[in-house]
Amino acid sequence: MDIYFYNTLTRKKEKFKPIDTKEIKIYSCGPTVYKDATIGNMRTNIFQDVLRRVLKYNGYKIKHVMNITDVGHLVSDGDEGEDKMIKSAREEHKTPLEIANHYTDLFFKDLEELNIETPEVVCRATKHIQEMIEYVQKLVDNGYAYETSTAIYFDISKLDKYPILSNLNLEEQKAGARVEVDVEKKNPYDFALWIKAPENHLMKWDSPWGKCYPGWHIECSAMGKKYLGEQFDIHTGGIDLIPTHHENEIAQSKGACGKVPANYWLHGEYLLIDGGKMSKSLGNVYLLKDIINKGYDPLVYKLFTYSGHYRNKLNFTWEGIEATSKSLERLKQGYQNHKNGKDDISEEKIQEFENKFHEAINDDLNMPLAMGIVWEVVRYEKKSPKLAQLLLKFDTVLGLKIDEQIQKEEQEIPQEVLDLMEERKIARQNKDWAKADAIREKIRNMGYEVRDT
RNA sequence: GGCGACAUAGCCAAGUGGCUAAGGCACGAGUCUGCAAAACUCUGAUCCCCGGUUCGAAUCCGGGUGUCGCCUCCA
Repeated sequence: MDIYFYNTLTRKKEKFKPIDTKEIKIYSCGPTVYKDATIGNMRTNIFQDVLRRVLKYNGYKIKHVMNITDVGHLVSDGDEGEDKMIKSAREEHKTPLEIANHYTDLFFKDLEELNIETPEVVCRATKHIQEMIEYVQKLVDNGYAYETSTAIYFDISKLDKYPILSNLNLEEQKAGARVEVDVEKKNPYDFALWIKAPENHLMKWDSPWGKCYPGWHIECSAMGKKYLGEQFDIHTGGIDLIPTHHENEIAQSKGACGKVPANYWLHGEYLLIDGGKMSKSLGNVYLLKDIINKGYDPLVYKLFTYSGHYRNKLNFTWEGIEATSKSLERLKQGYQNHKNGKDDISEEKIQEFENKFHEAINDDLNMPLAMGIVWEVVRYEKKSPKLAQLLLKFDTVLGLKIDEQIQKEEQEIPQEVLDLMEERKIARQNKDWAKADAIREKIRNMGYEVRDT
C-alpha cells in the first residue's frame, strides 16, 4: 500500500518513494540537552515514533539517526548569545558534560515512559568534532564559507536560492533592525559554521582555525552525512526548525555535497497549552513528570496526541488528559472483551478493518482517523480473540501497550488495599451499603478503583 | 511591518467537491446492580459571516471577522 507524506519542501502531500526499498534512512533533530524536555518536545518525539512504526508496519527496515545537541546551540538561534549548555552549567554549578549527561538521561527516561523506540543511531555532537571540522573545511574549499576574526561563516549569496523551506522574503524582513554582533558578516543571513572561542570558553576544540566550537547547524549536516550519506529519505523535526536550522542544514549540504540532504521533510506542529503557547512566563511549561505526578499513565499523553494530526496545533488541557485517561481504560477493556469473546468473525471483516486502519496511517500518519477505526473494532458488536489480535497488530503502531496494563495493576495492589477490600466485602454481605461505599471511596482516594463484577 | 496556520456539536478533533459530516470525552436515556461504582447500548452539529464558481461546497475563489503561531528563546 502506498504511503503519503506532506513534504515541507514542496508544500504538498506526496507519495513516498524510498531511495532504497531495503532500508529507509531517517534523520531526526534531537534535543539540546540543557534543560528538561517538555511535553511539547515529547509531542514531536511521539510523532517521530509513529513515523518509525508506520514505516515498519509497511514492512520497511529503517535506519533512524537522532542527534543529541550538547554543544553549539546558542541562546539565540541567530549566532548570538551564550551557548545553552554553558549557560545551564553555570547556573547549575556543573560542567557542561555533567549537564549533558543529566538531561540526556532524563530525555531517554521520558522516551521510555512513552514507549518510544530508541533510534538505531543516537549521536552526540561533541563526539563528532572531527567530522564537523572536515565538513567546514569542505565548505571553505568549495567557496561557500569565509573567515572573519570571530568565526567561519556560510556565504548564502553563493547559493542559487536561499530560503527554500520557508517562504520568508529576506528583503522584507526587518533584518536591519537586528543588532549584528559581527560587522564582518557579508550578509545578515550568513550564519556561523565554526566559532572562534574566547580565552575562557568552557568548550572548545583545536581546528585549522584555532580553538573553536561548532555552530548549531553543522552538527546535523556532519552526523547525517556520516551515518546516512549525502542524501537520505526523511528528515524530521519540530516546525520551529524550518526557518533557521533546517534551512541552514540544506544550505550546508548544498554547499558541501551539491544536494538537498533529504527528499522528504516532515515537521510536527506545536502543542498549545490552554489555547496559547507554552512559555515560562505564563507558568504553563509542563513536563511528562507533571502528568505522571498527577497519577496518569504517561501513555495517556501519548494517546492524547493522537487526537489531533501531527501537522495541526493541538490544544493541551488537563480536562483533555482526564478524558483521554478514561478513553485509554476503555480501550484496554475493549481489548480484553474481545480477548475473552467467543463470536466468530469473517476474514473479510477483519481485512476490512485492517485496510481502513492501514490506509489511515499511510495517509500522512493520520492518527485521529486511525483511532476512529480502532474504536470501530473495539466497539464491534461481535467479540472475538481474532479482533483482539487485530488490535495488538494496530498497537505495533500505537505503542500503547494495550495488553499489558491490567496484569500490572493486579500485581501492584498493596496489602492495605486488599485488607480494605475484604472489609468491604463483609460490609456488602451484611448489606451495609453506606459502609461499603465509604470504603470504596477510601480505596479510590488511595488511587485504586473498585469494580464489582 | 512581513510570512503562515486555524475557525466543524458543551470540550478535543477527523473529513478538503456529491452516499446518513469519523472518533474520543462530557451531558442525557437505558441494561446490569444495592436506588452505588465499573462495564455495556442508544442519543446530538449543515460545518464563523457575506458574496461567487458549480447540477452539487464544510470542502474551490473573493471579501470580512476572530483566534493563534513564526520572523527574537522554544519541538
